[in-house]
Amino acid sequence: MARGSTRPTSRDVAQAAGVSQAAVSLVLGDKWRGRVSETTAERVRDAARELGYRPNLAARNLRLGHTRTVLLVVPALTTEFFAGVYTGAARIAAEHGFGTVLYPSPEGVGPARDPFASAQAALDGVIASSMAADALTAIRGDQLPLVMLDSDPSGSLGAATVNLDIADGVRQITEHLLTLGHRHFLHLAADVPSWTFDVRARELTTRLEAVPGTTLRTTHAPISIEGALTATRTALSAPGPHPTALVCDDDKLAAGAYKALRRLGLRVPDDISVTGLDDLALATAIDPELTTVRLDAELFGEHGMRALLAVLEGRTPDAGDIPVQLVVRGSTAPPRAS
Amino acid sequence: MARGSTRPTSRDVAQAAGVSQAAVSLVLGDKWRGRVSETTAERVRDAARELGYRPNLAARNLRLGHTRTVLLVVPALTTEFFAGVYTGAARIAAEHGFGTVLYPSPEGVGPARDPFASAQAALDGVIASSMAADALTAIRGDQLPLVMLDSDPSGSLGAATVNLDIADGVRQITEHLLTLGHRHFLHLAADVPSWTFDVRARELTTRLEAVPGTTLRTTHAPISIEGALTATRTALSAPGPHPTALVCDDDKLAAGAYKALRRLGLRVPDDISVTGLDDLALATAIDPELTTVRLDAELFGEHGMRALLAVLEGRTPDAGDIPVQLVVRGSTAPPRAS
DNA sequence: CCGAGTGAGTTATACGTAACACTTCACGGG
DNA sequence: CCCGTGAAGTGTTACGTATAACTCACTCGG
Repeated sequence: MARGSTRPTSRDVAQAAGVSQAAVSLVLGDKWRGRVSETTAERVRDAARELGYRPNLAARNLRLGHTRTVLLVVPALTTEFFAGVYTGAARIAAEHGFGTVLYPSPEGVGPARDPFASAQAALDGVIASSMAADALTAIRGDQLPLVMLDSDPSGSLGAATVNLDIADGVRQITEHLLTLGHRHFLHLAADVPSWTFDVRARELTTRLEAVPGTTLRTTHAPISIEGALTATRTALSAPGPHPTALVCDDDKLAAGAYKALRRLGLRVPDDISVTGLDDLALATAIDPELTTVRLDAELFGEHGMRALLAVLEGRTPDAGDIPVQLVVRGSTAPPRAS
Repeated sequence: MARGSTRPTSRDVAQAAGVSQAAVSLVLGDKWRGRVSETTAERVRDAARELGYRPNLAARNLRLGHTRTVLLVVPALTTEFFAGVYTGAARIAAEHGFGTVLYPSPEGVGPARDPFASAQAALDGVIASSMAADALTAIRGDQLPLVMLDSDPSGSLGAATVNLDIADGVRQITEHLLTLGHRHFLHLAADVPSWTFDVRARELTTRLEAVPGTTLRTTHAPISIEGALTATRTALSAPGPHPTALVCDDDKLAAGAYKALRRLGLRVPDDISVTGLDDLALATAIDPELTTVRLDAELFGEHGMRALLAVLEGRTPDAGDIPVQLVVRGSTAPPRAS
């Protein structure tokens, strides 16, 4: 917990295992073929695990004179295209034991700064999305300062959290639809275990329970246009009161729902209203333009970084969720008189 | 040029300036207030510039025990949302003298690997998109192995290039439209100076010049839905033979064009055929689905990395452009009999 | 019985930097 | 005349790792 106790070094491991530092280096570097006995190697590995030893990358890189790390410079991160480029490059790099680091020319920071300043080494702290929770086990291995994005404040192991006020966004959507006169809802939920999606479901449910005469059906789909398409189609053909409002967990799901509705011969918003969440470029590309909740991603990033800086300086990060805003467009309208 | 001559160290600078290594460290670290004379400091800076000295980050990090670098873990890079998060975070970090490095849990690489393995340090090489050319001046400062993506093979200063066969893609589009019977074309071009866009214009022009009776008009727009909208509207209201085919430089422009056409009361593909380029998710989200050329971004990334690995190992990278493929969807049809 | 060979380690060093502690010199006040 | 002081540096060390070179048994074939 205390950042004061410095990380264990290979010498600490050596002492714990009763061998020399060189032996530790040999064992952990897999260079001990005929140099160290199996039993000693095992003892070293145990000690390393025990102490939670992680080699100091700066020292290793200095010693070796290279880093097996590669930089990918891309114009910006806003395109799915370069996201794919990165994925492919990272895969091959990983297969060759190389790491990959991204340097997106930041759009708002002016001309590209020196990329190498960004690519220093190791880490002083971490900002992590709750959707990348699988990577967190490794992160907790070191005791790095950590900030979680959109994560359960009570379940983040003491890490600071920075959250968008998703609950309020869902509240705004629900209110908007209720005001328009809708009573029968279908919730197209993301098939991803994450606190940020749990919040949506919880908020929608509790709000509708307070209004007599409403119904709520829920269907789950992977976050993709195809996933949303099939899930929506199935859900709408189920028996029961026909939904007049389709609340989607995000814009991408809404885009998929559009396609499903089109194939079913339903018109948006005449036959059914649709809402999204995110306000991606996609939201205004589809027809009719999507009523959704605008999440200010950049602001989110800024708050996350500010929180991390606070942690690094020993201060307590500012609390308080980041406000979001309903954007009403053409995909919502009063239900037709039934 | 030769990678063999190792990079200059602070000691080399010291020798060139006739001072001790410590003095160099003081001067370059801006810690020489009353410790070194102005004239000596100047001499040191000159020597450093002369030799092209860049401090070894690994050594510095090892010495200082920290890196002023922060990691952002995101679920994937495929969302515009997290692109924004990164941008905001990077801006604030930069303002505080921190670098930022991205570790996207790679979708195709299985569960998140140890993020710290990816965040090593410094660089052995660089892969750069031609659209990020402004960052390249800094890159050329060091003599790092460099691979350029989608860049003019003859103008890349000897760096290896890996290109998608965009020319062939445009050829396929043009052929497709000509076969359908189109003769009057409008080219919605990206307002971005880059070789990859020049190729599109050149290919389209030369192909159409070979077919008597065709016309080609060109209009430029920034790559955004709004930009495409206004540009398309203006271009279509110009006098002359009315275009029956709208060739867009990428899918995003095509999405913008859709909106413009809708407002002008033109139906796709009945009144006008539209083509894109990229095959983003967007292409199948809009209605009708877009005829476009599929660029395999991951494959592109893989080739880029392979090329870089080849350079690093002293081999010559494989030549040859990466094939692309026309995907015919609902946005293209024969022109109506005029 | 002796030297070569091998298994199992250890010792020592270097990577490039930052910073602490030290030296040298000139000057000026008492 | 001498000591204190400040400017202008320099010598040295440590950061944590990987590895070349070395040591010290112990075995075994001739």
